[in-house]
Amino acid sequence: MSASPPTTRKVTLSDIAAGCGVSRATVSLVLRGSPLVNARTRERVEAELRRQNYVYNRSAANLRRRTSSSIALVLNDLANPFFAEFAAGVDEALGTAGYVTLLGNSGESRTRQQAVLGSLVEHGPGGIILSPAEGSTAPEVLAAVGAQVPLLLFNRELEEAGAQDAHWDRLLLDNRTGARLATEHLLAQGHRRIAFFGGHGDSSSAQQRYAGYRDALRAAGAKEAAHWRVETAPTRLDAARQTERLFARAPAPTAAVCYNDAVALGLLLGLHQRGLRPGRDFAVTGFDDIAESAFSTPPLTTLATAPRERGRQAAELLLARLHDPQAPAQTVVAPVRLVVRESSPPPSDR
Amino acid sequence: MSASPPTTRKVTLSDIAAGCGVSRATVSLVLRGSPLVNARTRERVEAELRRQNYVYNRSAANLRRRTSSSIALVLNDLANPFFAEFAAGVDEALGTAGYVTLLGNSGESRTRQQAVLGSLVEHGPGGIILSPAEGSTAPEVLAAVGAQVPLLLFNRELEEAGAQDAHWDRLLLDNRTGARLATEHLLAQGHRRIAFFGGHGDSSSAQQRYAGYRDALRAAGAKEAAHWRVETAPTRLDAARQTERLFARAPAPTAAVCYNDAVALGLLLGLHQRGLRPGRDFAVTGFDDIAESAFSTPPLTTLATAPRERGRQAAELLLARLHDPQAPAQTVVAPVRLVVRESSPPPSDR
DNA sequence: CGCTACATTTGAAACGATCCAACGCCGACG
DNA sequence: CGTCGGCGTTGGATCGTTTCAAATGTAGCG
Repeated sequence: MSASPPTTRKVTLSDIAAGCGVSRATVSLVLRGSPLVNARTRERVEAELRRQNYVYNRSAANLRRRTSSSIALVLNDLANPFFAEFAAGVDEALGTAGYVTLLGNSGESRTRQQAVLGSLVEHGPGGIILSPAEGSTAPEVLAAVGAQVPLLLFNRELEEAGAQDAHWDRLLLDNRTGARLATEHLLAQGHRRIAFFGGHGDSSSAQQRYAGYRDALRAAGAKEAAHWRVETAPTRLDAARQTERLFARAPAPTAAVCYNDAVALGLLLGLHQRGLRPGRDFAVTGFDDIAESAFSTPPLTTLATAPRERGRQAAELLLARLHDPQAPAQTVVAPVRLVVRESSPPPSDR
Repeated sequence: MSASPPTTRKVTLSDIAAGCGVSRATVSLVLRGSPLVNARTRERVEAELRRQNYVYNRSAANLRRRTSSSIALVLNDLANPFFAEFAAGVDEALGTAGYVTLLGNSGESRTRQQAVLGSLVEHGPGGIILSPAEGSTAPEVLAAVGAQVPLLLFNRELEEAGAQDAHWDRLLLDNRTGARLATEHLLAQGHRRIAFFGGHGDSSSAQQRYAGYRDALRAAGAKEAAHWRVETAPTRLDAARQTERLFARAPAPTAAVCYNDAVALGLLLGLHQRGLRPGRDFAVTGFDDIAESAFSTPPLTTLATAPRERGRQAAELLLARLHDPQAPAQTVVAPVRLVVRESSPPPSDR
């Protein structure tokens, strides 16, 4: 038998063709399952494919066909379990549709995001799913991706969008309704002095959640106090640190709607440190329902966003757009579901 | 001015060349920063590139140059924060080296892993970083990736490896030493009845950690009891459920080395439910140092594995391999670091 | 037997970039 | 005046696949 040459070249269509005495065209037809080829020929070719251990070169095919079989996924924080779940959902749905995921992580850095987008676009993805870094503007994103490749925005809006927002689709969470539900739940429990805790005022999701909170308060005729709106970084650590600001002035709140679960978990910690017992002396709600929230002490009342399902949905929206590039841009607002656990009891001082 | 045609074609090298009256070859030279081209020509070409909003087609270039600018990353559980961090580290290092990450998630399913590997390989990645699904065998993985493309195994070994293990590099965690350190820490705290809790006996990492635990016990002359080795699924929920088995027979342990943090957190929960106060009546250690462990009640003594750093390291090992394909296969065992927190006090019954 | 119809197969031109050998030009040198 | 060397530039082949018009072969039919 012939020894394989020192540098094992990749085996191509031509090798197969030569190996069983047909033309490249025929082999190509076999590969693509065309009904044109004779059954016997097909078998010979398929045997040869196996024998030579052929692997299809999809890039070459994509080049010729002017198609793409990849989708870029660019996230603002892959290390965050919420986005990790989302990515898993995206990859799952793309995989079953025969696409491959090009991953990029901006880590909330706009400049890194630009670099990542630029580099991914050079690989010619069929579309892009982007959860933008905080503060990203429409012009900069459009400059990086161009107007040609379909873009699906997840989770956040772009700033300075102007009239350009017709150029992309959006999948957003129903932040406003979610925060309203949480607030209504606390109101129903009997709370009247309810704070809104955490998040940055200039992030669109924080604004929306804050708006939902105010909707509920206003509808119930409840008041707000200025020191009941405390901004923090959306991290556990900063939330724990800022806890005291809720109690800086009287009257102190008896409950808090938190920007997200990380902040809520931090608040639990901060309350503990002040000698308060969250779930008994003080009610707390979160947002996201990260895995941890079911196991915290006390387990956290929060809003489930089903990130994996969102990921699948995002992928499907984008694939639908690839299928019909001319359809008008759409915005889908995904519902969120209130999950009541033990962190949101009625007020204790009644 | 000329209206753009209805279907806006992608702009190519030839468009640029035609647009400023040079040949494609010259434009290519400009793109690749060759010193051969005249400064004035270069400027004209660069202006035209900007004017037409050219974007480089890296796949075409890769086809011609027989190179690759992507690396496949296939994980057994992307939704797990440990692997999400790892992925972020990989992507970061690959990105700065000019590579793009092709993501795949097997979700611990071997068949899905085979499908994912197959599909990714068709895109011609320069190499593969694989954290295999549990139970993956060397033959099946080799069949999917072929022997041509460099493979780096992370976190787990392949089964039925035989002599083939010379074909890939490995980056592993020092499981054995880590578990030994945890056990030694508990011994130093004065514990003598120490359990090993959680994990599946047939997973290589569980075996290694169990071995480290036994190393420490034996060195200290401490005994093991059969019911102190409790197997669980590596999840919080199952760990909580199985807690009682630790106390099924006397003598009960006063401390437990857990397979990982998820299991340890579940054990904390299970202990609570039995009326025990972990961190006071019972000592617990974990493994991984996931974000949550610093904030649990009590904060968890555990082994930090620095997943993001591991991700960067994996990427760099693979890139080094690309650079020198002939170098002998290497195995790197990454150290882990004991982080002592409040979950591992001395025994209370002394 | 000549002709059409049909079933297969194929040659060659793409896709968008790279690369190499060759070319034109110009001043210098013998 | 002829030719040599360098500098910039370029034509055309090439990477591995697809595609389409055209070629080939085979059979049926009048």
